[in-house]
Amino acid sequence: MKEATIYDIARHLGISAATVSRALNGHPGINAQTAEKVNKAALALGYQSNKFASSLRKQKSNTLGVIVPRLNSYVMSSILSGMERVANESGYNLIISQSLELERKEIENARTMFNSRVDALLISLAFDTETFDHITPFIKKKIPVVFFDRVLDHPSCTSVVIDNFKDGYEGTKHLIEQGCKKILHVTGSLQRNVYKDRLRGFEAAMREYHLDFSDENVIFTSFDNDAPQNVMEKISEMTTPPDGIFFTNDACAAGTCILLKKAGYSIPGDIAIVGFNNDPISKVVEPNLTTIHYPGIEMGEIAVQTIISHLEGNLNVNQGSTVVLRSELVVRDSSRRI
Amino acid sequence: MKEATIYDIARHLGISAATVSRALNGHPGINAQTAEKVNKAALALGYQSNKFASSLRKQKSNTLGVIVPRLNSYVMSSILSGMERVANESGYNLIISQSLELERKEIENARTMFNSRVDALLISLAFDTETFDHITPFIKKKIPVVFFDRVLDHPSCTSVVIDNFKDGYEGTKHLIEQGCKKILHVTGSLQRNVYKDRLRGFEAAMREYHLDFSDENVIFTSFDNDAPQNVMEKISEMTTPPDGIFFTNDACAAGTCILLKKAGYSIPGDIAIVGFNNDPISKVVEPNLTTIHYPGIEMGEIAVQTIISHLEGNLNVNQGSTVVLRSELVVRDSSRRI
DNA sequence: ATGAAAGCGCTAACAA
DNA sequence: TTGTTAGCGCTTTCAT
Repeated sequence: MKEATIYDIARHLGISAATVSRALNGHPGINAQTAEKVNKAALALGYQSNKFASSLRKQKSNTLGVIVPRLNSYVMSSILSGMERVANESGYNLIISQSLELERKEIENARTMFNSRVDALLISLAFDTETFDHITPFIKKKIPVVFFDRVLDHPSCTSVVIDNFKDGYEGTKHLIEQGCKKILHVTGSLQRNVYKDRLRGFEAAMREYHLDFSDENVIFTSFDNDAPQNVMEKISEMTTPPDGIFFTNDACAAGTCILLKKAGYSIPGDIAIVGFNNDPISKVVEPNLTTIHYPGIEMGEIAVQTIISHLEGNLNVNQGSTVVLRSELVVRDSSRRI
Repeated sequence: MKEATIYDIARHLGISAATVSRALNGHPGINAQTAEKVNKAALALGYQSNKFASSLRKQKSNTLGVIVPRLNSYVMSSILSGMERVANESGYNLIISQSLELERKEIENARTMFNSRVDALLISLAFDTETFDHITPFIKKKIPVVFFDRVLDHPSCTSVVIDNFKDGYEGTKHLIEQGCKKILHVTGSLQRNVYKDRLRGFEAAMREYHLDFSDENVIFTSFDNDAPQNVMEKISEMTTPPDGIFFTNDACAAGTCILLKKAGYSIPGDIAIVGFNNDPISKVVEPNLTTIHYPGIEMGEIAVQTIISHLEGNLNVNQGSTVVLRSELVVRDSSRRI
């Protein structure tokens, strides 16, 4: 059975294909009755618009490309969920791919997105991405690019982020206020703003309160499954253990928390702990984790809204601007000493 | 700047567009030197193949459509991660959309996928989906459909699942072996095989061991955020509390576990608990949750592999067949009494 | 091994 | 308000 085309509808009704096309697309200046007839006929013939033809003609795919480090993390899947909801509502499709934290794969994915002619690109960078070259083709071709979460400062790209410096600062300040003197910061690649800025916030708070701050205070990890184990080893190598730890990831914080308790530390008594993300896991581990609430769903929604309003010409957000979402400290028992 | 097309390359080299197209696609029977020249010129001109034109002509999009209930759940994001990896490796794009557990939205999404001319559809059903009508168009048009996780038995669709009956049976049997007599089963919509089969397994074990089984033993929930609270209320309304609970979802199990402890129950002493999925949360809640390991990533990989080999004509898997992945009971402290 | 030519289905500029 | 017409860029049949 051949697919019905607008020509079939046109022939069927004795009108032109152009009129059919216009009617189907709700063009203004088309006779209401004609429109009605066309829609009926379309239904009767089981007509389905051919996106390829339309995209080829319009040079527009109604598809947004999304590149994330991983699909299956709490924050990322929340962001994607928000993105999908808004995109779907606005009639856009989402092509999603993951870099698995590898620059190599991120570059490859970007190329695929480019070839797939996505109308816009939404991207959160891999751990080790250094180059910007894979983004340049989009900019050159004026395809809007929005960075979210793990961003890069570029004059022609919008970013959607939280205030990582503030959060790093506040989490640390909170620990200090609870009486911690020797605080550890467990974080990811400084290549990425999220970790770099949180560390800057950490340092700022430490210095403000005249506490020792040096490389010794920072542990780097890739947040894989062995991360808690590795953190424990580093701690046991220290002459005096810390009395506070600020993790930039709840899952790692929770895992380490369990190991610390097993090793005989009381939490928050001996070591107070702060995590990051407000992952559901933070409300399950005992004691419940003090953490920074990360507005993932919202971030996804805003990122897509921004890019769509850009695509549709409502330039209420300038290129190169940054949207900073509200994030905040949620105090729970893992750090409450007073 | 205009995009370079195969015509530009053709003109540039004084050959025909047809030859360029063939060279670019690695057609057999093209002069090796010609091919080389073409590839060089393509690179030099910054040529990017136009997928719309190609898809329009070939009636094939190299895109797989995926519909899931939600993007942001542990199992689903794991499955999607596996799918993306394999699809990406094989040169396919993934268009992902979520039904948010609504049949209405699932139908809408299916239509979008259909119009987007996906080469195949991968779908896991919403809580309340009853109709099959939104799938029929794909079958009629011979677009392969693979169901995963929440499936539907249909002669022309492949399914990828775990043995939910077995898991329901084994989880229950385990509780019985630990001495439980009055066991509750907390589960989702019986519309869906995953819950229906687990319940059947539950019932089978209960009957096998001559324990009371009736509607009283089953609590239904949509597994939203209030689920643990609701379960607690149901329990407190009971004249005698249960001594074992089998949840078909770890997050809900963990949440309820916390509430139970707060209410003074000892776990597993008073109430033994088994969850489902082997969500990371199961290793954090105290006591650690006995659960059923769900091979999410693997399921995603297999589902996409199956569909791609189907698309490429390697029909090593028959239509209508079912792939059952290995899942298994993981015993931890939440149920260990002996 | 290569070329000529037709057409996939749609949209938009222009004309009426 | 509607129709005519010319492509969008690619693949493929048929011919050479």
